[in-house]
Amino acid sequence: MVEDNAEVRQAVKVYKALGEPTRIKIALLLTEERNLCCSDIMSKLESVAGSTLSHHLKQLTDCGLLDLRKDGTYIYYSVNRDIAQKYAPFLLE
Amino acid sequence: MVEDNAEVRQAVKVYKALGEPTRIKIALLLTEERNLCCSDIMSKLESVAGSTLSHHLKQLTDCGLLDLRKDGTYIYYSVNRDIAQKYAPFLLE
DNA sequence: TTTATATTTCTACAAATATAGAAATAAACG
DNA sequence: CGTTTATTTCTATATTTGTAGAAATATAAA
Repeated sequence: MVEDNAEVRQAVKVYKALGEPTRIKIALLLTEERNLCCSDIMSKLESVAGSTLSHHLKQLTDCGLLDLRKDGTYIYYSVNRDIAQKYAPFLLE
Repeated sequence: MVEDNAEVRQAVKVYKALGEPTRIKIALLLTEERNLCCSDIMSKLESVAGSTLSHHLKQLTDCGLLDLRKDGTYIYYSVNRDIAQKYAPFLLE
């Protein structure tokens, strides 16, 4: 039978996060270049409001795909390579 | 820059398909056991209407993750291992 | 302390999605 | 042919989701 364990639930969250054009772009951006902050990402994407980006980044961090590091007013995001490797190594190619 | 090419668009479709509990269960079922038909799958999932299952199977085949083989009235589904390997090898573990 | 910058939360809304019943299609069987 | 079985399409509906403006929070800088 198919199990419904924590691993599968995380997989669903990761795939739900990546199954949206803006969010997969953010993930790809952050595999190319680590430690980008919210406003860096906003300037690299075209026409995305800050509140929208915040919402996307929350989903990507909540599922474990992105790590964050706070430094003053800035929050720097990076791809968690273990999670990416496990669920979506496609990102790392 | 982040490209928006056919590969990334397929990735979004595959991840959108897998980012839903019923569909990831279908994909996991079909990695455990190949060549299940619609009604086999329906009997292995709890309380999913045929029309709903049909809709889910369409998404999973449209993104390339499932292959199908028609035999009379039956349609047998299997996981496309190349696509799974590329985008979500987690399924094959 | 005032001002500017970075990010989040609140609120609202339009669009997308998951769901299933009913009808339609298609193939096999009596 | 008429019936049964397998699957899809149509239609409708409730829920989720992506979006952004405005307000709030937080830190830094002048």
